[in-house]
This record gives sequence, C-alpha cells and structure tokens, in this order.
Amino acid sequence: MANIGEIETKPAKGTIETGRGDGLLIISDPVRGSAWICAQLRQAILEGAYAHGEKLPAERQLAQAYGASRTTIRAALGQLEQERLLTRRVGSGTFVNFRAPSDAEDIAEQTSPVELIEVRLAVEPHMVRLAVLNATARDLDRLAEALAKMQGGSADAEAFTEFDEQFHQLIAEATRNPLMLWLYRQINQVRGHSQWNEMKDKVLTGQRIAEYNEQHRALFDAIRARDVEGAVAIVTNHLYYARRQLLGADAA
Amino acid sequence: MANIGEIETKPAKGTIETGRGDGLLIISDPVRGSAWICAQLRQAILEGAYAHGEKLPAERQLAQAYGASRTTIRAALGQLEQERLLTRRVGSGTFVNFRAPSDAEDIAEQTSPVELIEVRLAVEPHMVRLAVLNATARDLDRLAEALAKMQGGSADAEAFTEFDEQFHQLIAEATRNPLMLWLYRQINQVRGHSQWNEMKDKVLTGQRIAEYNEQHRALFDAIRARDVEGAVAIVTNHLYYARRQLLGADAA
DNA sequence: CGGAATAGGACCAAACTTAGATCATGCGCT
DNA sequence: AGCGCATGATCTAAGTTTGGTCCTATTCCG
Repeated sequence: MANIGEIETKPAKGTIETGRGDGLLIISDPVRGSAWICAQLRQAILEGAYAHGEKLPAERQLAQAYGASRTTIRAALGQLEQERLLTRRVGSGTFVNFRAPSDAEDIAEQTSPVELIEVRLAVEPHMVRLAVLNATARDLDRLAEALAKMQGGSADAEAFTEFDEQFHQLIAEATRNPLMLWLYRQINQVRGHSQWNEMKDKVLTGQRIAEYNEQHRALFDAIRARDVEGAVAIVTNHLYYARRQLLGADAA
Repeated sequence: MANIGEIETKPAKGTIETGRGDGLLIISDPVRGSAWICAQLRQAILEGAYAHGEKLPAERQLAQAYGASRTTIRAALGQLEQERLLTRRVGSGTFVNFRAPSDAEDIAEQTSPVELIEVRLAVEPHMVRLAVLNATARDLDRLAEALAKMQGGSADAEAFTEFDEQFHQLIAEATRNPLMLWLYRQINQVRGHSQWNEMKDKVLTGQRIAEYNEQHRALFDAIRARDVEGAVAIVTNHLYYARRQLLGADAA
C-alpha cells in the first residue's frame, strides 16, 4: 500500500555516466510532467507495488502528492488506462488492472484445468502443423525415443504426466521456432502447477493412459510421415478427448 | 557562459566543474563543439542510458548544461535526429528513438517477425473462438470503443501499431481465460521488441492500414454477431495476409 | 580576407500545464 | 428512499514550456 505521503520521486534515472574515462558526468533532474508521472506510476504498477484491483489515490490527492495539476495527473492516468493497466470508475476511483506475474505461479493458480486445455487447444494444432513442416531428422529421433520410453515405462499417472509433457515439448522444439518453444515452456510450467495435478489420479486411469499412448503413437507416425492435416486432426482430437474427460470428471 | 569563461586557454588535462543548483550538473572536458556533444549524446543513447521514448532535457537546458549555445545543441540534436536516434516534437520535447538491445529479452531477439506471425497464427484463431463464446457485453463495448478510436485516429504506422496491439489484447481479455490473456500479453511484449519495428514503416503503408482497419471492423462485427467460424476465418486471413506482406517485404 | 562554426538573442506556433468551475455518478449513512 | 460526500469527466481561460525559424555578432582557422 503506497501511501500518498511517501510517493517516491526516484532520481535514479537522471544519473548518466559515460563509460569513457574522461570524466564526463551529467546529473540531471528527471524531466517532470505527465509523461514522467506516467512512467513512475507504470513502474510502480508493473513492480507490483499495487495489487490487482487495488485503488489508487484520488486524482486530487495524486495531484497534490506529485505537486502537479489535476489535468497533468489525468493525462498520466489516461495514458495508463489506454495501456489497460488501469480502470477508472466515476464515483469510485482508479483501480489497478494488472496482475504482477510474480512467479508465474499466480497465473497457474487462477487457471483451471479446462482453461489450460482451451489454451493448449489454441496453440497445439498449429504448433503440430509447424512441427510437421520443420522437424529435422534429429527431432524425429528424439520424439521416437521419448515415445519408446513412454510406452515401455511404468503406467502410473505421475510418470505418464512427465512423459506427456516432454513429448509435447519435443514437438514444440520441432517447430524450430524459438518463440513457440518458449511459449510452450510457459504453458507447461502452468501445467505443472495447475490444479490438474489434484484430479490427475482420478482422470488418468490405466486404460486412459493406454489410450493416450496410442494417440501419441499415431501423432508421431503422422509427423514422421509429414502428414500435416492428419497430425493436426490427431492432436486436436487428443485435446478434445482430454477436455471431455476433464468435464466428465468435473461433473462427477 | 559566466562560469566557464575561464577556460579560454585549454587546461592540459584538468576538468572544470560547473555546478548549478537548478537541476543540471556537468563536469565537462573543455573540448566542446557540436560534434563532440553529438558524440556524447549518441553514446549515452546507444548505451541505453535513456530508455526508448524517454524525454531528453530541453534544448535550453542542454545548452546550459554543456555550456554551449542553443545553436550548437541544435546542431548536435539535428545530427542525431537525422540518424533516427531522436524524435523532436514542437511543444513537447526531444525523445529517444532507440531501443537498447540490452534490455530486450533473449526470446525477443531470437524471434523474427515471421516466426512471431506463425505463433500468432497458432494462438489467435482459437483465441477468437473463445472470445466469441465468452465475451461479455462490456467486452464488446470496449472493443467497439477501441475500434472507433482506431478508425478516427491518425493513420501513421506508430499509432496504428499501438491500437492494433490494444485491439487484439482486448480480444484476449474477452476470452475470459486468464491464462490466455497472460499468454497474449507475453506475445505482445515480444512484438514490441521484435525487429518488426524496423520494417514497420516499410510494411505499413496508408492503404494497408486502411485494409487492416477494415479487417478489424469485420472481425468485430463477427464477434458481436457471435459468428464463431466467421470470426475465426477473418482473423486467420488477417494473419495470413500480414504474413504474406511480411514475406514480400523480406524479399524486397 | 573569407567561410564556417558558434554565441546570443527575438519571435512564433504547437503542445503542455495550471487553476478553476461544473457536472454526473457511485458509495455510505441515516 | 433520501442525503451528503467523494470521485472521475468535462470544459474554459490563461500561463508556461518547447522545438522551429530567423537574425546578427563574434570567434576560429585556413
């Protein structure tokens, strides 16, 4: 909770030191104005100084705190509102609309298993398409290896989940698209923290593990055969299948 | 020039300190001149001492700080402006137009514009599908508002890019899926750092901006009409269209 | 000498800031 | 429900800052 009295005007931005040894040093007052105030508030929000949904001081109070006019404050707040970092409600106040991605655990806690599947349903079909088009022989080898381990390994839910994550991540790697891989790693991270884990044992019976393995096998065959639409169809069905069972488990 | 008047005869190696209480302090080498000042500022910018978009001190302040006339400062700034390192706006100030590569995230540097489009092509169609299914009336209002601003606003590449990002992020919000929103924010962040920015002006001609606006309009109409497949088709074409132009620009 | 760079102004128009007043809305209290 | 108060939204008028432009004098250097 940032109190009005202690709004900090950090001078850090003003010190500029050239790397050269000739001793030039400029210390300048940060240029104050709506842009500067906007930057200050943005940083505070992004750093998590304000919690999501927390109310900011009123405009008239901010104006006094920053020693600026209300118009200037409103310009800064308006900018932040456009950036969708703030929400303003007449009669109520100005509220933070940004959840600090503290550990990525936050986002995991807010995400239900079904929502996770929805996101995977968005990403993975096209991801598989890219993988089919761009996979190298080495990618295929690694996929085959993972698949062999998956089928040869134990059939408990824990081990299967791990293999499953690895398998899909290998597909992400096979896209040869660094952003795609990064994105899927993020999703996988959420997956690890998701409440999914708590219902895993209920959903992942031995029979279903076998079914999933079959689907993985089919997916791999399609990728190796460079069958784009076949692979896409398999992964889509794979995820719909998983979602259906999740909804079933929800209902149960 | 009152304080520096004594450096007429160049001191061999000594530095002269000109201190002022009103905000600027400079310890400067007596070797001045527009070229030297220009080099100093260029180095500061390239080193990332000023963030992208940050406001430089006003010309009159710089003149005082460097102990030079405004004419000289303007010569230096003019050079940097020609180098596209600065942007100047009457009534506002002089702003840095260079994104230091140091503060860019690894992933953003490794990602080409085409790869970015590929990822968006993976995420956005299903994202739109979810948005159509889950958007609240309030979401639609906000989309309409953004759209109106986009069409009423100026048609330069910079403004359009900003509105475009906001528009797609609003769609992400409309999915009511926190993970989806988080994911899209990550993508948007990469988008800001991508080399896309460097070819933006080349790709985003006035006519194409108008075309994109039309597509946005059509997309919004489909979402409002809850036309799932129509909306998905529009966004898919929208992205394929963008990718085609990107590849064209690459070839050119 | 003559040209180039710099210094030091004056003035302009655009953009921003200030300081108000007034309005509309939402919240809490009675 | 009604009332009072706090809050954001909007508008106005005047003042301030800022880059853009033009001018003249001075300094430096070949």
